[in-house]
Amino acid sequence: MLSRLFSDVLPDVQRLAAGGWVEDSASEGSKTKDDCHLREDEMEDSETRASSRADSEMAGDDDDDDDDDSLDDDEEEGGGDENDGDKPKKRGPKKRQMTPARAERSKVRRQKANARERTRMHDLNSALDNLRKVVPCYSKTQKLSKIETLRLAKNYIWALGEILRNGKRPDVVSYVQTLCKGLSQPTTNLVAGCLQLNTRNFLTEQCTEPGRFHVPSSPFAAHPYPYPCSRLASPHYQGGSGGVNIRSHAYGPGYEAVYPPGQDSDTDRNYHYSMHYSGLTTARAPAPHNLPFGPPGARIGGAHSENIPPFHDVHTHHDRAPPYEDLNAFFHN
DNA sequence: TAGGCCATCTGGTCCT
DNA sequence: AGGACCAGATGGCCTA
Repeated sequence: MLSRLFSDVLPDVQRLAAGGWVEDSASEGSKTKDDCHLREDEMEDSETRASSRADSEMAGDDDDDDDDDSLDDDEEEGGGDENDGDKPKKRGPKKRQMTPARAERSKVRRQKANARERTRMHDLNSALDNLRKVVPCYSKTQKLSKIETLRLAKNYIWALGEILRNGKRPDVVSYVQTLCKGLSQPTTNLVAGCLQLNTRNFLTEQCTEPGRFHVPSSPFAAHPYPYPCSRLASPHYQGGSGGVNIRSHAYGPGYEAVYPPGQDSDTDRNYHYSMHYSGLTTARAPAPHNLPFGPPGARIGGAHSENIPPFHDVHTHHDRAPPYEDLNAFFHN
């Protein structure tokens, strides 16, 4: 299922990458543990390990019947009949004895297949890296896991689709909650933290315009997905220009809600988040059930937890990807 | 130390 | 036949 989903996403990602506006993953990928996991020198080790494993398996391997070699046939006939003994004869093609020549060919074939598989997975991971860059909240040092990247991408696509369908701006809470559907706590915190800071910046930049911003006071109306998003609960609310409190809109634990057909809960809300921001925080595992921002009296959008590393390397893609300028313009209108 | 995440190997299946 | 794709197995690394 997951791989199917990714297969669907992959062509789009590659198209995006081909468009030239997505940074070359190789330049950054080589800096990470994961992406440099198998360097050239390690490739040899890998192949050696593969070969040794293949050798050990082939020592008892008699299932390789697709390697037809007329030179080996004579030996195989003789060798195959010797120890039939008590065993019932099997139907189908005779199993062939693994001669050194066939073992070598089999080994080479396996190594080639392994190399192809490695390349394929590297391509897949490269595409996934590109996908990480176009979903909200991107960090060079704290990559989203594969599954979280796919989930976030799905939510993001859904959220953008909703924007297009409705032609109106959802509020930041709706947006964040939509993005975070089904995400893990750390990822939820990361995404929510990113957008919270966006909110902070946006509010800071625009606060000279009275009445422009509206922090929803009513509970967040509904979820488009039939599964809970209680992770956004936060014990602190900071209304007005101080920031957006997620809890005031959050469901209780385990709450589930679904849009009634044709009903949109967000049509009258305004956006409160910005697509631009200069600094962000992230934490791989912040305190459970608490977002890494916004305690009462705290600096708006600031993350003061000691557990939260600096955000210098965390970005939403919006401040990097030219195609999103139009989207930004839409948000800021 | 358990659990999550990941890279890799491997054999099976499908397609060209 | 060979390549692509897939899923299971395995082991390493990291973090709580």
